[in-house]
Amino acid sequence: MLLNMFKYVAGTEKAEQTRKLIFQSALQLFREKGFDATTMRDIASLSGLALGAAYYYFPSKEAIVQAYYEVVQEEHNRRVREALASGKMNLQQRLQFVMKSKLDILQNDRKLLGVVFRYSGEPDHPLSCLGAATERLRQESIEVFQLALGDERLPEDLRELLPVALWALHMGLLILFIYDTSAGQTRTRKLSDGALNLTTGLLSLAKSALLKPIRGKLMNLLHEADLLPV
Amino acid sequence: MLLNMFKYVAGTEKAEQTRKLIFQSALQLFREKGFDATTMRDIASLSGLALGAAYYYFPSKEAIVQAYYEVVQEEHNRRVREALASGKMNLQQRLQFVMKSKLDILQNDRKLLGVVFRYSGEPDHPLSCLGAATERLRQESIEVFQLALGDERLPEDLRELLPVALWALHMGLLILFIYDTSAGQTRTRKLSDGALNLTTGLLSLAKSALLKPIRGKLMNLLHEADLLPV
DNA sequence: GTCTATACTGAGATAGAC
DNA sequence: GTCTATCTCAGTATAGAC
Repeated sequence: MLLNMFKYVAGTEKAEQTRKLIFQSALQLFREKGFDATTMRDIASLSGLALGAAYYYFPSKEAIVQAYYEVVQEEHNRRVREALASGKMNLQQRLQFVMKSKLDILQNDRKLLGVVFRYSGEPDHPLSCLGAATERLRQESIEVFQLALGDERLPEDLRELLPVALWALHMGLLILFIYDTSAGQTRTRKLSDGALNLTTGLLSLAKSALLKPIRGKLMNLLHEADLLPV
Repeated sequence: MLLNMFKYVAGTEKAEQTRKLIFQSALQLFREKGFDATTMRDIASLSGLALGAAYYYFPSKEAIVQAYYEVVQEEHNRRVREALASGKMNLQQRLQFVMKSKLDILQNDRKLLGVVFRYSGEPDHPLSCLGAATERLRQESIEVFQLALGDERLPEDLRELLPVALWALHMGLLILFIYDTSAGQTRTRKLSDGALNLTTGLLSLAKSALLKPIRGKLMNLLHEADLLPV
């Protein structure tokens, strides 16, 4: 598990262990006391290390959350690939699985997830979830949806549009997930399933010739706004 | 101009003046140096006051940005009402005006706008733009879209859906607006116009009986997710 | 390259005097 | 309502041990 974010590059085996230790201590404290109430000194202390050690591995407290999200992303990728391997699901089931598994992974860390959005309005911030610095992570996230589309027979434009659109839907659902106070966040889970049911339903409609011109308009619009990969 | 956010309630005339002074100093510094680079000490100093005075009127630095957004909201409301008064615009033009005027107002303060999104992932934070504490402001924002719909002949469900949907679109456009590096943010402006053109175009389609069941499904979904006003 | 120990700065925020 | 003093904590700096 290589977490070479920012300046840090994994060195010796021992360093890797220390980094993991700090990471785990931080997670434990975040879960117990919340992100803001946890200080870097707490984290270092619980790890049995000096403050400098924590900053040696992570440039900021937020960077630890980012590293956490990196691990989440990896786990999500793994679960989706494993589930797709059986080849027994139809499109709707595959998409629902992608969304559900993501929510499952994040279920107990919804408060931590909030920190991921903290710099979403600041383009130049290294931790902006929409910024240049997190491009790779974002691409990986979009790729998972592409994977779930598989070799489904789709018009070229929809094949281009869907992964990004699904990723955007997924970001929106994550926000709702954070705010969702229903038990087990069933409200968000139902919405996710329903939205994807509707999506695949609309897909057959969208493929009809009747809607081709509207699709064209939409694609033009999004391309001009630079919202789709070139 | 009454800005009685949080604990603060306008008292004497003099207090009102002091509050305005602090607010203006803060805005000036935010624009010159950016939000993070500006300290509360800077703001107090420029106002010729002690640090404590600044905190007497604003519980936090972010609260000043929130007050700014309150002013923006008021101005937006004013401009839209004024423009609608003539009664010469069709639906598409009215919606485009609402969006355009909002972007106009915020044009030179895009960096400040980013701060508004900072706590969007933290439900309990008083400054979360989606949280309970900002409910009133959010309702006012949605109302402006309702206003622009006017007495347009629309099915009941769409009349319920559209204001919230348009507000959500507007939030998304604001994020893009922040990230938009094109001159005068024409990219976002074109997207806004295009999206609303498409919306009004789709509206006639959506009204057809063919799509009634899908609309019903969507409304059910959103109601169950508690995303529409009861 | 990995880490300790310690001290220091800067800034958000608060308490209590006036 | 305003000021002064103080607190806390993120983050930096440095010097050195191994």
